[in-house]
Amino acid sequence: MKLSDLCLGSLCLRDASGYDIKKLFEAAFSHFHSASYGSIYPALNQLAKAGLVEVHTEPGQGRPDRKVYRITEAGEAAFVETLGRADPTEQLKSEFQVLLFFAHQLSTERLSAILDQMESHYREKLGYMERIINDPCLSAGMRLGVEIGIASTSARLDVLRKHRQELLATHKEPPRCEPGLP
Amino acid sequence: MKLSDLCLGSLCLRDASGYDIKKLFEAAFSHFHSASYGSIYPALNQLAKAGLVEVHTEPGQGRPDRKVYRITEAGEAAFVETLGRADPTEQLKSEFQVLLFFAHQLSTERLSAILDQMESHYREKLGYMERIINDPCLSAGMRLGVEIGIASTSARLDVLRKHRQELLATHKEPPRCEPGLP
DNA sequence: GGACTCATGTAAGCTGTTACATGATTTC
DNA sequence: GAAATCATGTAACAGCTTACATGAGTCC
Repeated sequence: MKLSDLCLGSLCLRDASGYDIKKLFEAAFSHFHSASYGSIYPALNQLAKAGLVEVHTEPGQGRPDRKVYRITEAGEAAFVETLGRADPTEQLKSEFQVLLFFAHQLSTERLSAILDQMESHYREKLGYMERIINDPCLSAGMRLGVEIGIASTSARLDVLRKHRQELLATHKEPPRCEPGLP
Repeated sequence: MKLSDLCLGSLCLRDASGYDIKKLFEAAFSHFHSASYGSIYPALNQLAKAGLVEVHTEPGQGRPDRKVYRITEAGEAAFVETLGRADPTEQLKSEFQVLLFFAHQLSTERLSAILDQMESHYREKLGYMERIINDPCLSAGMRLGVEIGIASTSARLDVLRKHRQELLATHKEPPRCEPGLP
């Protein structure tokens, strides 16, 4: 599923401008997806060209004009079809895990700083998700999504806290042979 | 951190061919990174050109020849520097979460199938990680990485199992208003 | 006989990011 | 007066995947 599909999905919820959609990404999708203006605006233009959304320009009083997008029937049908075809994949790209994997090549101070940073990062994410999960507007599916995010992040935080001292104590012991080959 | 850095990291562990590195990715990095031959081979050539690795060709008896790469001192230094600069980021791209978010636009059968698929997918991942965590070769950092993977996956699986019936029962209730905007 | 493993590579293309360009208005 | 918010867009580039090309050996 590409970004234009997610934009289309956003427009199933309500009419919005590119700017609004960016906000929605940050507010509602941030724990499983991200997007920049540089891909949102071209995606919207492309959707309009394909007739999946309509545009009308709202003159901004004082502010810049807004181009507000509304999904068409064809657009809704296309999105439902996309949902029907997509298969539920998850891919993580974790620089943190890379650093852990090669931790024996790091200084103790650096490792300690990394662990600190991740702990506070997880805590922040957790705080955010715990705030939004009480939003009465969420559908059951959305709520489950956030719940999964909370459970997963909270579990990681626990492991980090539990093993932090131990890791720093035994630090600098390199792997004994070739790991990860069962 | 890009793929060539991870290749360099792999070669810190031992000499290897592109093919070997792909195997290592699948065996040891699979829970936090992925890579295809189409990026590994060019990365290795590029590292060789930069003098960060050396190559020698082992004639394969019967099999194709192997180009075995060994990291140089410059390569090791470069990798340590990369580790020093990288900041511990994590980004998830979850199609599953997208499907959950728009679950109210899915048929009940489809939703049920998706949940099944994810449950068995998580179970499989979990099984794999539980097998490799007992490998005595793992360094403390590597082990912590796998432990985080296990805790996180196991937490997600629990939430899925706990809320499956409930979600299917209340299915098709759309969000009441605009979600995710605190 | 078919499928899988071993083994390397290229070229085209997809998808996205970063940085730039612009500029008024509101908040501190 | 500085910084943030509102608002849209483009162009260059980065980074990776997919599909193709090749071919012998081994396992069932």
